Amino acid sequence: MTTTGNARARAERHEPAAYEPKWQARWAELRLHDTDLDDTSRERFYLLTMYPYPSGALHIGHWYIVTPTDAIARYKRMHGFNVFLPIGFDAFGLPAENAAIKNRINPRDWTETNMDNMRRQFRSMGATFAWENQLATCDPEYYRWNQWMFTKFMENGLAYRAVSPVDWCPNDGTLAREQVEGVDRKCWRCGAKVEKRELPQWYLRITNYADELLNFEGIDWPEPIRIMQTNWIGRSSGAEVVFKTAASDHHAGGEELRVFTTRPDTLFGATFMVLAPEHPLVGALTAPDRRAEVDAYLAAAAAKTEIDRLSADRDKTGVYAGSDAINPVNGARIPVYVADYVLGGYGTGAIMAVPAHDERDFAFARKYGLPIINVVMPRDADPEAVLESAFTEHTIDEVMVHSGPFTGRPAADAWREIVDWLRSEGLGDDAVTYRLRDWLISRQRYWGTPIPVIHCPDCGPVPVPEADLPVLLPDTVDYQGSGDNPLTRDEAFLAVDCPQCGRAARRETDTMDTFVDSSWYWFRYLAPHNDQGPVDPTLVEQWTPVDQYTGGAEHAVMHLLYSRFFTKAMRDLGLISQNEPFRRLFNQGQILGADGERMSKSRGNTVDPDDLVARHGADTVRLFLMFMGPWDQGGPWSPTGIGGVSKFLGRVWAIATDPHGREPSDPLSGQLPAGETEADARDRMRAAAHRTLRDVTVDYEGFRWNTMVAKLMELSNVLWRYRGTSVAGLPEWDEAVRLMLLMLAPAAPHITEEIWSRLLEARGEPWESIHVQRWPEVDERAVVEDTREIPIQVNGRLRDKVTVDVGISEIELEQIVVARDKVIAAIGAGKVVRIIHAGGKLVNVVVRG
RNA sequence: GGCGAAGUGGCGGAAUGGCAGACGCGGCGGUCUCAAACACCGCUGGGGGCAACCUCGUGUGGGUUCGAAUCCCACCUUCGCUACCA
Repeated sequence: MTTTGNARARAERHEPAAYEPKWQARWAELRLHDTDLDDTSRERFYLLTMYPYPSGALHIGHWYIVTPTDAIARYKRMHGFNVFLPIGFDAFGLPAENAAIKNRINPRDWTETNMDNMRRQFRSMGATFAWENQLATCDPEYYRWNQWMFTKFMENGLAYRAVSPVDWCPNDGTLAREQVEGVDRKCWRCGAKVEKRELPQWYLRITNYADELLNFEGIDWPEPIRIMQTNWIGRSSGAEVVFKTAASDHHAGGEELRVFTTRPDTLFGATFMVLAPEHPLVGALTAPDRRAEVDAYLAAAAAKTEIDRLSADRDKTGVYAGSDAINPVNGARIPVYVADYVLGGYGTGAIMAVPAHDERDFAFARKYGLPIINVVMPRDADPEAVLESAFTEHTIDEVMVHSGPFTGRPAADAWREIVDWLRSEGLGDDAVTYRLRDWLISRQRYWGTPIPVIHCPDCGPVPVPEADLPVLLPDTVDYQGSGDNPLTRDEAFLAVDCPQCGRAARRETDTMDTFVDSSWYWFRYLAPHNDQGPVDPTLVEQWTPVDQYTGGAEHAVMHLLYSRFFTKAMRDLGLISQNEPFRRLFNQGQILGADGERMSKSRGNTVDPDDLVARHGADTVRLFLMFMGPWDQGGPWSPTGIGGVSKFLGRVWAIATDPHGREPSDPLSGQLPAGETEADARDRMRAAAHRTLRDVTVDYEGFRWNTMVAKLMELSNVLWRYRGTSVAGLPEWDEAVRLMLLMLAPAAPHITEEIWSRLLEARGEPWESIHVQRWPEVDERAVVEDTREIPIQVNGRLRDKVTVDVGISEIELEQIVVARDKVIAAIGAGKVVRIIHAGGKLVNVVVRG
């Protein structure tokens, strides 16, 4: 039956609010997306997205991460995979504690309230999480195993306590080095200025795994993340060389002074030594008459780490200690300086300074009038030339000078030869140094996993025995309105007997960095309530490594590196057999505020997803976020354009629910396009649907959401044009509509489910969710075309187009091309040299003269 | 300073060696309406031309190629990360 002008009035308006909550409830009721982890009949797919911090409410950034991830899950299910998409909360951490202090409540209550709200919001986006497996890290059921693993780490030498200068945030307490951001050294979480303090703290020995962490074999991670981790680990290979201190009036000499260098070939050019201010020999080597000056310098250097280092005028400063060292290769006596451009924590904390071949040493030598001796020079250069800047080349084109027995050797070879010689003399050897430091996990906070250690006056730090775990965080704490750790005042918590000797002892009050929690949580998702161990070995074997991980790139050298370390350490403890946590990693970009700044409550540039959902519906918000641009790019938030997506879904709705409807204000509505037969139209609908299916499948596989949505818009535009015409409702129409809905289902799950159920009902068929349907197959025959339009270029410039049969031979095509008026005109007086056929896609006539 | 990513209409972006600007927003014109909103239809990179069409055009300058937004070299700009690592 054909409808007429008033069709629109009769068609039902598209009203997402009328069906979205209904389907969310229905899916939950049917447990449509709980994962049967023991189902071995289907291929498994572990899809993981970074769990959120329960800050109170989801913001649009969470949607930006989760929505496409959910679409991946749905898409994979349509391909028959048993998909596991868990969710949980990174529930320990400072904001809960701050809120607790401010509002005089328990952090646990604040956190629980927030998690409830965020669970509700996740449901409102239609995300298909495996809620049965959810976890929260503040649950003793979870953090118990942090503690258990910590004690195992202790037993295996992977956890230790040490006193060293640590980065200290006035709010967060100690920080790992990677949690200090920027030149001005701000805390990564609260932005406060970070200071240095000497404290006994707990470390995890990540450096044991430095070399293995440099190997990314077998994992498909974005290049930038691999580069960042590689740089962070910062492996340098060189040599360690043993200098000796020289005897002087105040000092007997003869002590070893080890240096690390990546340029052992320049050893003969060392004209002074530099110790870091923290170097243990500074005191002993300082001459009495230099003492005042050196002490002043040390004090200034210590202050400098706290003062703005940006103004760090790069200018090299230092002070002569009043002692000398002996260069082992030539016995030369060289002065020992103390300078803060040498870092205490890297290498040996001491360097041999070769001003001729190191820019920093050069600047220092210039400033303090120290000798500069060339030892590596270009072949033709004058060895006595006075350098204007450090000469740092050392390839095969350079040659050694002023280098004793090595003079004249190619610089590239001298490196090896000198190290070999040092080794044979017992004066040095190959050495490797890393920038990576051990991971400092102590935090002087309440709201975290208590470090399970008991300090005994006799036995020292003793791990809490397994049977006594978990060490529970006391629920009632007194903040006294201050930010310091209330555990240090909680006598009930503190007082404990030593598990070894039974005498009165005290508990450790530090808690763990929350990055410990996130370093293994994906293993726990598989068996969140397992009380036999941290992980279920069988499920871990079957389900990990994670097939696909999605989340932000800001964790490149923190979470993503710690997780790799934990996986390897857990492997070495015999808990798992995997080497790597995440097979494939995708870093989506960040949604910024409309002002281009990072979204934050304090800036007032956040976007409330609940509000958008109320106005446009969840599917529109999901699709709009996917349509914005490439997923790995992110960008400033701009709501202009959300109406376009809404309009698209409205058209999908109208096409599917009212195929015979016509647009009263379009005089051509209801008529086939001019010159098109019904048979043409039927072919075109099929071709469009199957071509879209072919292309959209590729987009889904590559997470190219924006082009995926664009192609579905194109398909809807084709169908829109045929709506109300004589081909609407024919089998080809129905097929195209069906394909469009299936392709759209992972991205816009509600509207497709609603339409799907209506279509089934209209046909008198029983309901079955669109989300358990199989992804359709492309019919290649539908995509094949009889004719094709070929662009014609003359000398690379577009001049004409011609429509020809697909099977036409190149010779026939050339005859047609050169006979075209526009081509003849473009050739003019020139001569056709050759004709390029670009794989049937284009013809280019090359003309000369 | 180092490492990484990116520069395409008014805007988000598409095209990764073959028709630049898909798709969408915005804008302009129109239909519907008493009117507005919604919806719908058409046009929309710059310049020239009544028009067919011509011409310029993907940060800048060179190069490779029959053909370059795409590959190579140099430079400029923006954004991330890093910051004396011997």
